[in-house]
Amino acid sequence: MDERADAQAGGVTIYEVAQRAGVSIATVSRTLRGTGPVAGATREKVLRAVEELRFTPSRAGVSLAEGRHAANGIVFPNLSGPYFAEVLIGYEEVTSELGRSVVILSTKGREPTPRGTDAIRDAVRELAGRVDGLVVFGSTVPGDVVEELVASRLPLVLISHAPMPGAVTLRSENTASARALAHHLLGHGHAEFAFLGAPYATGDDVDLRWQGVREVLGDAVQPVLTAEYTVESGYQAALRLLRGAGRPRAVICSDDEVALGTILAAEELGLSVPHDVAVTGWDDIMAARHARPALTTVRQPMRELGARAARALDALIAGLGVEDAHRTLDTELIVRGSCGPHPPGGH
Amino acid sequence: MDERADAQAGGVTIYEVAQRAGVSIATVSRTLRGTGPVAGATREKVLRAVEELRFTPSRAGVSLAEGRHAANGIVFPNLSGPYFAEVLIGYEEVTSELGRSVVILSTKGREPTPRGTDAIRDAVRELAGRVDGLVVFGSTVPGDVVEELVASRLPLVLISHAPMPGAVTLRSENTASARALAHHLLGHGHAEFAFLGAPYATGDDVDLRWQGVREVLGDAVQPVLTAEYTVESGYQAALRLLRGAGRPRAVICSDDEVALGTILAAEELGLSVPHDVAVTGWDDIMAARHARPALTTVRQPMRELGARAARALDALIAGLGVEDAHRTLDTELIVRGSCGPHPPGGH
DNA sequence: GCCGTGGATGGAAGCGCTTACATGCGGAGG
DNA sequence: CCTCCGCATGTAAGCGCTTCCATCCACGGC
Repeated sequence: MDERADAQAGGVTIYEVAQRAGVSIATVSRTLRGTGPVAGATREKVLRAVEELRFTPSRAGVSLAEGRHAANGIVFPNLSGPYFAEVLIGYEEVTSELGRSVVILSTKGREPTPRGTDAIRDAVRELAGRVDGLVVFGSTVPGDVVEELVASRLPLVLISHAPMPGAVTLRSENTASARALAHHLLGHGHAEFAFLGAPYATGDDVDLRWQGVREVLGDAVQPVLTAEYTVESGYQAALRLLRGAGRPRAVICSDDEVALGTILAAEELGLSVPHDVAVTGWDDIMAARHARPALTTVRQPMRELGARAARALDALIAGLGVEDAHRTLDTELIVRGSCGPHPPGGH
Repeated sequence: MDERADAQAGGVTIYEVAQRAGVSIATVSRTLRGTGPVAGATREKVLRAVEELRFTPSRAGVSLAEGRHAANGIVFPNLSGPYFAEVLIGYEEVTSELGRSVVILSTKGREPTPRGTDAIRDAVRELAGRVDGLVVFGSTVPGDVVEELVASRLPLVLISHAPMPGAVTLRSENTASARALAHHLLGHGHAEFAFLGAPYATGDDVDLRWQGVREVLGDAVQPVLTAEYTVESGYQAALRLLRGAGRPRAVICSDDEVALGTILAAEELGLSVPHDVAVTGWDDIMAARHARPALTTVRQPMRELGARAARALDALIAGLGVEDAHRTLDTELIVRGSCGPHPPGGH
């Protein structure tokens, strides 16, 4: 309040500071960045001027001169469910710890590339232009756009994407976990299964889960599509499925939200979970624990995924080699009530 | 693949395009931005060169020349629960629709300003330096930092913050909703109440809810603090509360996550919800609907909050006046099972 | 007492782009 | 046929900063 609030948005420049301190802009820059020697008295004068003028270096100026942005981007399909939010938490935390800003881009709502100038490509290009590196979730972005990014040599980390030269990839384990889950369900004595949320894209997480389930259960499991990975579309699909003739004994859902929708549908139809139908999810989101019955699911380390992506990206940007360019993180089977009764003392 | 992938990250400049097209950089710029006249043939040449070179204007260069960033920021405490994530969804959607990037900053983990150069202040300044406007959640940022932002004339929208000259503020209604909720609980015949998640800061959302509840229930309600607004700390606090002597008949929680924790605690203690103790939440997050019993809560329009903030900020940046500088959005009481039995046919 | 040396500082050239402003040109009007 | 006008284009001056390089100065060693 004692200072004149004349600090126009982006107003005061290094020249004004220099003039006020009676030095050259070079000296101001050196003082502020700690590059090069500056005499004690000079330093004082400069810092005082900076303080009085409330000087903050123009980000655009710095970026242009330095040739870098000190910002990293991340592209995800949406933030509706907890999944991407959790990954984002881990990513933001580490990235800002490393002194870089985080620019986000959700591809939700943009046209899924029919050919030609599409919105996603433009948005990703725009984003790529203002960051030093990018994290992109699996199938949020058309393949040719990913290739364009790789070709541009932009440091790139892909989450839940098949290994790819020119980029680091990172994902949670899927297939083995799916097999473990399937075996667990077999242990309950269930026989007919449905896999709800059948895969869209080959090689994405859900596809791999389906592969694993399929390996173990063979023809005893039928794939059933949901429109999206949301409670609502899980509910809709489950309603159809459970009302049908060959009602499965257990529904293995692609993710927790679809599973929650399934439980809702079962309830609506007067079916008891897990007595009439067992239900399992994937991810172990918060609601999984609070659902009744609590959801049996596969926990994947969402925050760690984000954190590791951030670190890998930083290494890439720094020009360091990344130890393991295509890493897979372990998951954990979380057995709760929704998959069937367990002996009270049992594990 | 047919093109040379020599596009170094941030490599090709407008000069190279100009040279290749045989024109000046001014013409290239005019062609790409659509400012000023360009002859058809020239336009063709330029566009072809742009295409062949995969030219994308350097963001830093553009920003510096234009004097703007084409990016907006948002500051929130964390992204753990669904609340801030939902607001962010609304914000991101509208902002990117308006052709601007979104830069995020979570204050989680940064020291809460003991005096002196603190991490939050620095992070916010850094953010402020790379955007054209900022949205800040209520009490994520120390008061003097907010004042600094206002003084800097940076377009600023505050969410869940008391009205303030120099900034637009936006929030959901709290007090009246709290009164309505309290009345509803009284209608169930409950008598002793606890308000779990007692306010930290005067004037923030939770404080206003507490005020409303207090107005109606008077001394029949006791405030009980939780460490954070999370399931875990709600659980811990509820455990203590419900195990104590003067166990309340109804627990009004500051938000849904605390309420979910409370339900967990009740279950752990062998108490039936709502028979032994009624529980209510706030926000209507996804898990509220899936909890058993389903949570009675106050729904607030989280996405709309974000969307409106984005639009207001855009108006501010454009220099337009904002119609209503201090707006309050309506909420809705969502009655489910956790507050007590309702007549089957009742509303 | 002179030169060498290194610390402190200023000058100035970019970084990549936008945009007045100047220039050049061809056609319409007289 | 000459002038005037307006479209198409180029020239160059920034935008705010970093940093290489040159300059200057004081001091210690000979």
